[in-house]
Amino acid sequence: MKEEKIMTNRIIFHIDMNCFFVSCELVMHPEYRGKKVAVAPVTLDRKGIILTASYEAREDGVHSAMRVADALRLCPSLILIPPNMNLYCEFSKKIFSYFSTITPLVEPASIDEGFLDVTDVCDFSQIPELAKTIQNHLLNELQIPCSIGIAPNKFLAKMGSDYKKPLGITIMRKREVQSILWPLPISAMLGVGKKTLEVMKALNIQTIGDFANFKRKDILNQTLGESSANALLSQAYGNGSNVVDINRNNEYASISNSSTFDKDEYNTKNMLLLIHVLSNSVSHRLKECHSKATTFTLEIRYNTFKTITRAMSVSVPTSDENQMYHMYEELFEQNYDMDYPVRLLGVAASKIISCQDEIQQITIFDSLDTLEKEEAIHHLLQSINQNLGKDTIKKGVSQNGSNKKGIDPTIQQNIRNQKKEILK
DNA sequence: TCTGGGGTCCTAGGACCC
DNA sequence: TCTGGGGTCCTAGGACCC
Repeated sequence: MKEEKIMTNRIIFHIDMNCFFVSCELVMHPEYRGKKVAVAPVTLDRKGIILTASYEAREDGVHSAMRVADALRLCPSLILIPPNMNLYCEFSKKIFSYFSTITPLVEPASIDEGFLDVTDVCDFSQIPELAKTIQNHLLNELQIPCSIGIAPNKFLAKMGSDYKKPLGITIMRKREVQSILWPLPISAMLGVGKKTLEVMKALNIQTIGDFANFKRKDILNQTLGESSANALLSQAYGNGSNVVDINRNNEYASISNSSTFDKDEYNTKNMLLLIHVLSNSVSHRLKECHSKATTFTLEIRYNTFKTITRAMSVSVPTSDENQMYHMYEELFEQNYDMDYPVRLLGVAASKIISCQDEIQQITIFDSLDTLEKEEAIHHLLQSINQNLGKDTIKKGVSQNGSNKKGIDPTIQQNIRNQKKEILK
């Protein structure tokens, strides 16, 4: 389990925009205010699902992730607006830029929500006033409603912002966990999704309080896994990290694109065509953020919904579109089971490094002093001599991989590559 | 209700090395 | 030469979130 960082007595705000995409659209289309509106691709095929619905539409049972056709059945007067991600990104930037005027300690959690550590900018008694100020500012200046949860840690703050929507402000003190958190249905708890909910139901756990007081710890460990069970239990008692990570989301861990065919696809040419388009898009996005990657993953979802992922890694990071396409093509040809038509194809790039870092890595080997360079090469040669016929390069990598200077693993990889070059 | 697309994190298991 | 335990890295799959 990940070690939970705790600092002493922080005041954390979790600020969550209320039906964000719809709120942005209503700024552009005030004529839709008060109406049953949803943001969704305007299509009735199987790709059309509701991304966000206005509260008016929700009254009719329309909710996100629902198929458009089903939503229209429930709510025939539903106004559909096609998504405009550029617009939402613009609003998001304005919102986060406003947050940064409150405190430098801002952790973006997604396009429309973030954590603020306001410990150093407000007194305990000023908390409600600050929350109201933020809420009013976003509503009056940007016309974006939000809910705010205030707590000593991120988990409780998030539960707090969920507690009352829209335009809620909820303070979740640790001592109120039993009175506010425990009566909530277990499905409302962060980290409890569809599968976990099934387990909880089978154990007759209805509320967060039921879960917190569930006596058979052994059964929880068995069904949820020990570390998940421990993490969830700890949260049910109101614990959680209170460290607002300002570097979060600054860099992507992976970049991916996937697409579902309108109908089950049987033609491999069309599949490769889609892989080409997706691959080019990921390559383009990598280049846009001045990054390269070393691991490339292909995802194939068959019409049976059976999904496989197959990955390939290279030692030298790349964002080259031809190289990337050829890797995805190879993965496809090696792994595609022609007996089944395909529903979805996806490609991803991970182990991402920025080109800036790559330049740094190249210079790090150069920056080692002569003794260190000699030592590294000596170890490598030694291992080659000892292991003729074995995977010598890997052994050399492993020996020199541990790095007392604490260099980033990707940087280490680059140093290894350079050593290989030297030994050629 | 036959189930999108973009992400993150976790875990099991295998390969390899010491 | 054989054997074993522990550590690390990687891949594949799954759960979850918005």
